[in-house]
Amino acid sequence: MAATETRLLLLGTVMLFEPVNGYQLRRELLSWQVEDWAHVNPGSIYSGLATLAKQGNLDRHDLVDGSREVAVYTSTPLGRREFEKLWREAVERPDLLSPLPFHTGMALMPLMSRTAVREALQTRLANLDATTRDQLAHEVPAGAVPPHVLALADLWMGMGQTEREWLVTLVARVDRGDFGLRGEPADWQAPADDPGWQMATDRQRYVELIARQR
Amino acid sequence: MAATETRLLLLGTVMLFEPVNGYQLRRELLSWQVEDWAHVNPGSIYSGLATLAKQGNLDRHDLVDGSREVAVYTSTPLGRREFEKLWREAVERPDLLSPLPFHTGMALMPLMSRTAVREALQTRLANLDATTRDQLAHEVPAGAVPPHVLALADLWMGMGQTEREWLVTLVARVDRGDFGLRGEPADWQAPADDPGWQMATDRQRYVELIARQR
DNA sequence: GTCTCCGTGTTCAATGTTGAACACTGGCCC
DNA sequence: GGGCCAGTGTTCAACATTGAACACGGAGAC
Repeated sequence: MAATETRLLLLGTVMLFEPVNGYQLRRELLSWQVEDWAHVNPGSIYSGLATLAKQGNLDRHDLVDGSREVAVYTSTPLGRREFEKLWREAVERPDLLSPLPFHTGMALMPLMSRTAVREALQTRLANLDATTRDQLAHEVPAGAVPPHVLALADLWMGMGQTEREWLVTLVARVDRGDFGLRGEPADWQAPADDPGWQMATDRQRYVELIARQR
Repeated sequence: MAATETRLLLLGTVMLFEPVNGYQLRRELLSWQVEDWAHVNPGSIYSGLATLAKQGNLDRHDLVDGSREVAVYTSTPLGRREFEKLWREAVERPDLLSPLPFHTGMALMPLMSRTAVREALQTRLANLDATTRDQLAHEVPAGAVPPHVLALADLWMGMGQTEREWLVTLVARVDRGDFGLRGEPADWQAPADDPGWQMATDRQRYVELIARQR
């Protein structure tokens, strides 16, 4: 998980449950449906809390609870202001173009053969359907989940549907022979001001240097 | 960017342009429309390449190019197999539920007041529209971008549209008084087997301990 | 010639993330 | 009581990421 996301999540969760210790946060984060999307490791929680405390966003209390020492955290006024700022940023910035593995995969598609691309896209389609089906079957036994999180599930459904339709047309294009994939002539040339062109000459030189210097 | 994504991107880009040095990769990655979603810092490129070389996925050639020393990379058979594996994973695994900042924001919505939530969602809507408008205006002067990347842009458009519709209904729900936000009675209680309940008693004890031990 | 500036190519210390592993408690069974 | 196991609470070394900063060469201005 990215640094800012972790900060936001930890700060917010502490505010929801304070005073609270690291293990409780971990348990809670695992139990929310959050488990699926917020991949938070124990290590991140403890070091994140330590950082937030060092910055004055949280107060750390080392309590003696029975026979044990526990580190318990509460939020500070500074931390609550910081939370509002982070929250606003997270909500206001659209994350349409966030770097998803799939985008990277698409960009590198020409390195794979047509049959491999076709197969992988089909598998993605199947997995997508499986995920949305699980979502439906699994999460609807509601009462287990607060309403604002249920609303998120609707978004995921819609996104799944949209991607599904797009994927189907993409597979059709692949079948039809679109795109220059591996072992086929390229279907596209970069414009002359593209750095790809500058690269071509260096590349040739490097090939020769490697051959000579071996 | 996540570790696996960086590996995939570097490995693939090296395969596209090999033999190639770190700076060329950086230039290329910045130039692709990739600039928007693949936030790759110079540091990540060089250390990523070093790691891949150490693992035997790339070969590093220290060439003397004129008066300069350059580190130039080529892919190995092992690296090409690794690429195929990573590529398949990236494409086949749906990333519907990847942890986006917005999801975290939604989950923590009850910590914000109704007016703050309303404002932030409106801003998101405006930013979303701005992004898709830019996309349309900016990217369509095509010929600048290979077809398989243009296809990705279609996906983004669709996603943007889907999210837009969902956001509009969400704002309507917020206006209508749905959800228990800050300063309002909660609209939901966790079921009794939820760890949230276990937490309540610890919490009370912690409050007292803090008061006493200060 | 030398000054300045930009492009090229890379390093590095600070910071963050990962997840396995540790240490302790209490409950249960025999 | 002793052995075992599950739950609680945390640490830590290995690894990855960040981005500012360094080093160098060539091209143009004067």
